[in-house]
Amino acid sequence: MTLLQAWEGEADCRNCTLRESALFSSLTEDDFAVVHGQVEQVTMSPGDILYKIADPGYHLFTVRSGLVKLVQYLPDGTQRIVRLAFGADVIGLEMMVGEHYLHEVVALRTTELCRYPIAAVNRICTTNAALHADLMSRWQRALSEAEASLVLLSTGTAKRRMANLLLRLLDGQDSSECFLFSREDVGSILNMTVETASRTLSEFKRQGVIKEIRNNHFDLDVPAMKVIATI
Amino acid sequence: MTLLQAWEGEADCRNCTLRESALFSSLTEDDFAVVHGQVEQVTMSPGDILYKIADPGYHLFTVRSGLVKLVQYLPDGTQRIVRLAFGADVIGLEMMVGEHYLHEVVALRTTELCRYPIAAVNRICTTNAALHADLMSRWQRALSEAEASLVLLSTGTAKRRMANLLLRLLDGQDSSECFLFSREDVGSILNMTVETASRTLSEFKRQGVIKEIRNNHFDLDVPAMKVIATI
DNA sequence: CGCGCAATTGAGTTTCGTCAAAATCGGTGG
DNA sequence: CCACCGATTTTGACGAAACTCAATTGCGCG
Repeated sequence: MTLLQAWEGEADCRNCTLRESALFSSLTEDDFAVVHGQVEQVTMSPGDILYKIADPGYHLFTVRSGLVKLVQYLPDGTQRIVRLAFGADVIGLEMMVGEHYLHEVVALRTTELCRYPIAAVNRICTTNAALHADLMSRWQRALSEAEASLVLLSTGTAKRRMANLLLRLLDGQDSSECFLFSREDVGSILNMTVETASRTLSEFKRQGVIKEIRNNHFDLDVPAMKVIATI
Repeated sequence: MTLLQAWEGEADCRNCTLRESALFSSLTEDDFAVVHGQVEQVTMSPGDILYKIADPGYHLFTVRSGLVKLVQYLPDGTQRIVRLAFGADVIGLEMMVGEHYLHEVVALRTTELCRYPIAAVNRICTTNAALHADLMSRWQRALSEAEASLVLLSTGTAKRRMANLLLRLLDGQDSSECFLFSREDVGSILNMTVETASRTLSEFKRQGVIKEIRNNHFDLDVPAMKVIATI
């Protein structure tokens, strides 16, 4: 299934709730006018594929709400989730400097995105230093994310990695609740089998450091979890 | 030891062997004249530290020869190598958009670098679109590297990860020789103990897929190694 | 030559993966 | 509303892989 929900047409950028943090937050009114008409909104359901590896494409995306996974494949076909994107994360940046997308992007929840044409971004980029700076920040953010994944989610025991994932998925700054996805995806992020993922969560429940409020929705004992994350 | 070998003074950029692939390869003569006087060469011995995490700094670096590791630390103090840099890799890019370095950078072999002032790069960046594009490519390259590390060096069994590391360290395109560093650093890249690293290499020797030519210098049976890397 | 550090090897334990079975969930249709 | 189905999740038993601790070997260097 590469088909998405229908494009929802022109976006209302001026009233965008992400206006401050989204790409283009630093544009002048003139520059903004150039892209504005070319921005479109996309809505994805869980499991929908935004694009695949090596797809040609002409768009950048900003995640408005929801959560997507960025997947790469090993030579033998097993998949590995290399990044999660949410908040105001930008995905598809590699198209600014290359010919193809480098990931497969799949929605893990209902997800809304904005779609920008690369050509327009590139055009503005040549004259607008602020956008340039903004793009560099986005790149650095993606890089920091990838490295954090490496350090937090790929180092240590299964329990430790799981604790770091749960902490990272906390809804807000001072929330203690988080929403988890399938065990298979958990395994693909943390480099473990679905059985180990399941067993680890069960043990957390038994220890009382997580409580399942409703399906796949957990309430964490954050301090305890932070301890586990550093053992 | 944060002390480096003495700065070796002004670089001879015009005759640089990396001229084509180094940062600034796309500069005009005028722009080039601006930075030229500000570029300096650095030489590091194995174990020397270029900079530490959270160090303030005003420089980007290009690796001219040798090999450095980029290290991050877990809350409990254990270290993890998040990237290796060599060839014409640029390090310290995060200083273009932030206040501090995000890694500790340590030489694994005798290493030569060029040092550019961030301020000069930023200045040229505002007028020179080619440099802009070049910088974005560097960022994307670093990101691809980080993700390749995740997929190749952090997925699968110890043997598989080791095989991928050895293949990645091959001297040249069609060389079968590679130079390895300490078992502790190997363990820090592949997320395994020094004992497992040592045992894995010993098994490779017994199987005949690697031969130790001289200390830590191996000749690989590349096809066999590629098979191991995909099992 | 001997010292110190890194690397290797061995033995025992823990963790994790594999395979298989049972339980749970979500959706569908009677 | 409930029974049934497939898919996902959980649990159990076993074996393989990797870690820990400890002892030994090998290497570089004074």
